Amino acid sequence: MRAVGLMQFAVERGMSATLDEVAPRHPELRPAHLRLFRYGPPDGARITELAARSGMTKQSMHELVGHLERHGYLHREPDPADSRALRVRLTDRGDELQRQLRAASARVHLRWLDGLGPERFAVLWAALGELGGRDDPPPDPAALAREIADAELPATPATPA
Amino acid sequence: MRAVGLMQFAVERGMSATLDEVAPRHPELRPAHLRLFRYGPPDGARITELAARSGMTKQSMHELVGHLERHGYLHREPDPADSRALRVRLTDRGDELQRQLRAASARVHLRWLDGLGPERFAVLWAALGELGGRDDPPPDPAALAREIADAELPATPATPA
DNA sequence: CTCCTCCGTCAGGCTTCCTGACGAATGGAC
DNA sequence: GTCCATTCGTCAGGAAGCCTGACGGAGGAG
Repeated sequence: MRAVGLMQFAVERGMSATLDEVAPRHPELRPAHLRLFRYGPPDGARITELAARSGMTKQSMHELVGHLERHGYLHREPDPADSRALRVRLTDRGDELQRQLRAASARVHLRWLDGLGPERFAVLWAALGELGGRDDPPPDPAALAREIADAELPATPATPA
Repeated sequence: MRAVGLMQFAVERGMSATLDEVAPRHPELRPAHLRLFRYGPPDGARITELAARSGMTKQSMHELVGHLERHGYLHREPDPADSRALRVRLTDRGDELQRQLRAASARVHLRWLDGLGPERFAVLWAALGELGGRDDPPPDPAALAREIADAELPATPATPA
């Protein structure tokens, strides 16, 4: 076993853990749809933009968006500034899905952080950034915990009195 | 970006680097075929065994093996001990492909080791093993270098006089 | 107005998996 | 020795996830 193979096992575990947490509430979500949410919220973006940042063709993204639209997660609305373009809008259900996804990935992240300890996790994070050609700062654990708590609430983001 | 997402970028880089190194000489090799070689050499194994250790159905493995057979990388031969079963045998070309694959993954491994340095790489390796639920010892760099050198030779493993 | 570019979409195809069903061979129960 | 459940590889069909090519409609520069 070499480094790439070993890393694949870890990725597979993290991916399926994330999907498994969301699956009971959103069984229509297929693995490929995660790419829609991997680079920030898709709300307000055009199909072409989403395709470009996910590294796929607009035809393929068209199918993914169509599936999510058929299942009530989003709808397409015309762009007032460019009548060729359509903007993706998350419905309430889509927003709920997005929060669930973020919470699930935060849970996995915190589980890994807890399992490795802060020092080793910091080394892992920096190494992955270098190997993956990215320079993201590690997210704040407190912020992740807040996201997890927020996802428990069904709808309104306003704090109860 | 969370840990799983970050790790995916690194995996994608490592995977495509491995495939790109082999592609010029073996353009018929599709990404899915890597799973055949990920758990040791497939030589002598049965379809059902290969499917089980790759975590897929025997029907799916049947297609992958069929593709490699059509392109001359292997053939099926009857198992003398069980006339229901067939054993996969690598041809000379298949053996050459296998050595190329091992060399390519060794090159990526050494590149990562060199980029991170021994200490950080050791932490990365141990962390990935824990997160992936595996306990593989890190391969010896000298052995990897030897594999890379061996893959340069076209056929005979005998050392020239 | 003309032409080139970009938008989303339709059509068709390939790859990579799946489930279901089948004939042939195995091997244990009796 | 004869059943019979199990296992072997395989065929058939289909879903998912990507691709290329082509198109009509709209934008924008000249």
